[in-house]
Amino acid sequence: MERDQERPGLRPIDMDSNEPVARRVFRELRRAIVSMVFLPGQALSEQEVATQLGVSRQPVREAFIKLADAGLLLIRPQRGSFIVKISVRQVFDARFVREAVEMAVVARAAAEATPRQIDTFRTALKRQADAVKARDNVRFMELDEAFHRDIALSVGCDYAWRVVEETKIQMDRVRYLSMADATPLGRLVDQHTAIIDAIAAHDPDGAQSAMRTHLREILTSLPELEKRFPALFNHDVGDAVP
Amino acid sequence: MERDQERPGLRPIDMDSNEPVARRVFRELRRAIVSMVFLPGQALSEQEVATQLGVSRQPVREAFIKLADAGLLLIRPQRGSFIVKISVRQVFDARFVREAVEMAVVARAAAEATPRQIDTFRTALKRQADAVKARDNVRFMELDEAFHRDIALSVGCDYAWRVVEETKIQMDRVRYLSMADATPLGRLVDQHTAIIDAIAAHDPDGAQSAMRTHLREILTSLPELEKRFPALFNHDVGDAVP
DNA sequence: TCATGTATACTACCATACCAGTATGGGTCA
DNA sequence: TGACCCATACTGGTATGGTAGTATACATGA
Repeated sequence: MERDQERPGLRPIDMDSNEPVARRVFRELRRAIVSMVFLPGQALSEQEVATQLGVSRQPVREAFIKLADAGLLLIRPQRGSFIVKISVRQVFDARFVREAVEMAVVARAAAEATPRQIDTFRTALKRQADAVKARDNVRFMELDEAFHRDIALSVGCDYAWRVVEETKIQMDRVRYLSMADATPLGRLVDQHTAIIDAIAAHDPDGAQSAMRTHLREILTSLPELEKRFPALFNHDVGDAVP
Repeated sequence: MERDQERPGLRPIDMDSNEPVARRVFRELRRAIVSMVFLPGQALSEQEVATQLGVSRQPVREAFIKLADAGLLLIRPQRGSFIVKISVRQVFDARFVREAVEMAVVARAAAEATPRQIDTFRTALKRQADAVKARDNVRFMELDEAFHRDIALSVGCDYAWRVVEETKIQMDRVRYLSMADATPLGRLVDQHTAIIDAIAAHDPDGAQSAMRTHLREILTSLPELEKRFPALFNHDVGDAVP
């Protein structure tokens, strides 16, 4: 029964742009949801968001629909829209798909990567290690994302990466929560290194198993997070985005 | 410079339903596009579709946006919306992702499937063989879709199947084109049988390679189709949905 | 004949208005 | 006191109006 907290949390929309307003609203809302500005379970009103951002309801509505497709928002007609709680089941499902796709990608990378591309990957690993040393978690998350993306793009798997991007949204809030902790980032860099080593050795099987190990890392922190932040999680037995 | 052909091709929207109009419009348009009622390259206007279906422009617009996300429609602001041509590149990319996901699914199925589920699959195989005997291609396509879906759902891979569904849209128009031909449907049933045999033998590797072989079948007919229907294909060197 | 400027008829995007359905809170009555 | 009813204030879904930008046909001129 809490009152409005006077905590808009939404950055104003850049008006000097010819990019469609709806897309900018979508990006801003997604950012706010993934970074926990809007908490799971919280209601979000088209009208309210429109007023806060200084736009009409129309583009906000389009953004809402896209967020619902992405599984971040539950639109209940004539009732309201709500930030969906984190579902362990959905995180598992997303991770399953991501693992399948990225394993196929690294197998291709191991088969096709050029020495020049491998050099680029090794440079990226160095940057990641630097970020870890500097304890710059936000920077590391950006580099991590770029690392996976660049592997995919290097072998022309643009569409596969797009699928991964859509899929990993379900995992991003978990990553955000675990970022605050002193996650063992060094281990992640080691895992990345193992992946690149296998790619450099043109060893598809090795690259696949290294990637699998890496992507299962998220499972380790999930139970603890669920215990620490029970209000953010959906504990239903069976669910999905209806 | 062709005139309106007086070929609406759109079935009227069922008005006695409380399902959102926008969703029904989306489904109808997707059906029309995938079944080549609207040809690749053809322009589609919000206003025109709204008039034909007897609804307002608003739900049509929402359907357009979803079609654009699905990669079936290209919205060019202030210019118009166009059915995207079939892109060999996109078909390849979609097939790559689909193969990755479905291989992971069958591996799980081979590990977890119960005798009862395997019986169900064998029954499905019989029905497929019957459809082939009856030369009922449409029926076979439905059974084929259900076959892949049921394998995924049987091991709880609901989300993975959703991803496959979104991905395979790019391949559906190709399937529609090849359906008209006397495609060797019997071979597809054989491949399905091989998949189930491996699942029944609890042989993940065998199931994976059987699934891979099966999903690469589409590649065989693609070059010929591109030659026969050049106008339906996009021959650009590099592209994607912008 | 051909290049160029311009009027016009589109387009999708955004804003606004209206509608049907739902949650809620307060008042009424048993 | 408690169960019920209804007014009210929301919600999202749909319809419609207005605007900026683009393509095209056509007139104009060299």
